[in-house]
Amino acid sequence: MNQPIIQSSTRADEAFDCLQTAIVTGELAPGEKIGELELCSRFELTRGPLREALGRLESRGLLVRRPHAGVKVVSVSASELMELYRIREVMEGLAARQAAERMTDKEIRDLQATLDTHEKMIEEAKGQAYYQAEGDYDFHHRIATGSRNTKLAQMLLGDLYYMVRMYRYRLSTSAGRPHMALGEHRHIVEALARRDGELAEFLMKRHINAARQNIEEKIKEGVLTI
Amino acid sequence: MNQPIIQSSTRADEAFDCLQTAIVTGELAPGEKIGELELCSRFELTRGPLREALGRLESRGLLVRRPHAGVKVVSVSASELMELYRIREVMEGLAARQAAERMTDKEIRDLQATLDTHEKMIEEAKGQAYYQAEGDYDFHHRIATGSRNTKLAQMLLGDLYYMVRMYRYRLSTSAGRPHMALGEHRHIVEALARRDGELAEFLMKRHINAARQNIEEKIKEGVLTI
DNA sequence: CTTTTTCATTTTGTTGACAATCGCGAGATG
DNA sequence: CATCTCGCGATTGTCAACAAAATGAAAAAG
Repeated sequence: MNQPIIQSSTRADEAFDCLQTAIVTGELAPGEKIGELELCSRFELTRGPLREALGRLESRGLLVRRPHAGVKVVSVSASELMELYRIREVMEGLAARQAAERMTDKEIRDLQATLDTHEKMIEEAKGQAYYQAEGDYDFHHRIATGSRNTKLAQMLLGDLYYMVRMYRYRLSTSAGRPHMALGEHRHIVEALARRDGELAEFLMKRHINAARQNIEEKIKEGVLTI
Repeated sequence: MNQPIIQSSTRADEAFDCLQTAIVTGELAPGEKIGELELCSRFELTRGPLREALGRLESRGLLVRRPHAGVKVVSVSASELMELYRIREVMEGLAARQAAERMTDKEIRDLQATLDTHEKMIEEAKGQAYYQAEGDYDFHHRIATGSRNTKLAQMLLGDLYYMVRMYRYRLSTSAGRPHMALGEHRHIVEALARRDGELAEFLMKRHINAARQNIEEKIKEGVLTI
């Protein structure tokens, strides 16, 4: 019946996952031109499945490919990163509104429990930006799936988050404002618990907007360089 | 300049385009199981490029693929189609807001001229729902690109519109309310010309919401069956 | 000395054959 | 007679060789 899901059943899926994480973690730098044969030797696979994976990655916007000229990792400028946050703002706002209407009580309780865990992680491991970023990712992930909007979740989880995470790893500062973000998260969950979709949408949009402004400031200060 | 070259430079791109239009036009019905060899003979290409195209289509959500079991065209339920419109509402609202800030004066004038053309087409060819639908598509297309938000335009044009158009073809009724939609379009362009982003966003959201309710009603009446 | 053109190497795109896996039907058994 | 199992056929996944195109360097011309 249920087999260990860890093993991707096809080599192309395997390649896709490897490439995706390699891009997100920065193992493959943005703008870097990558040859197919090099990737083959690095990930121990042949060009057939690799090309299939490259096609998927390109379709998701993580790679750009010019015919006969090879593929290179997409390089997102600072302004484009800001545009990404604008998209997140409206899409996650919608997700929050629909999540308020559709998440089960148990899911909301679990989400609250998750926030407690996050709080402890922030207190205990100050500066451990990585885990804090993962906690933030987990929060938004749950709301996206909680919206019960298949396509919305697919677009958020499949496209936008990977791009944002890509820069999270690189900038390492992550949100940079753990306690503030946690408070905003709690506020949003409260709205969810009250089934107040409008408020949840408003708070989520403000939350993401704040994160965007935070990054924008740091970029202007020169603390972050993209 | 960039001339929209019809001939895709690579066979995989060709296959991708063919498959995509075949799915959108209903030549390949939703839920239909399709064999690779069958597709190869139908579109005159070999399995390598085909598989690459299938991967891209799957990544875009137009196909679902189970390992070793073949691919089938995605079938979207009525409720999922409604969810698609919810996403369009927020994303195109954002697009309209940014377009109001960023479109050139010439682009806006061209858009107004396009609406004049649409008006004539509606008057002359009553019932020619197809062209009217294409006009509507053109309108939204221009605003999406006019937002100057690369990723936003990519998501709208690459993902959502193809899914919506897929059902436009199938339902054939298109928006079903040509004159009303045209008036709303004019209203939106006015907001763009005044550089009133907030108003443009509001009007666009209301416009798409109206289209959604229109379809929803017809589905409830049993006029449309999905 | 700069620019252009040509050519060779490298890399991508494509092809057809090979291997693994699944679905389905026939047969056997309770 | 129903159900379970086994095996065959068909389809998908994978591989390695072939062909085409582009990048880069070297040479020739202005």
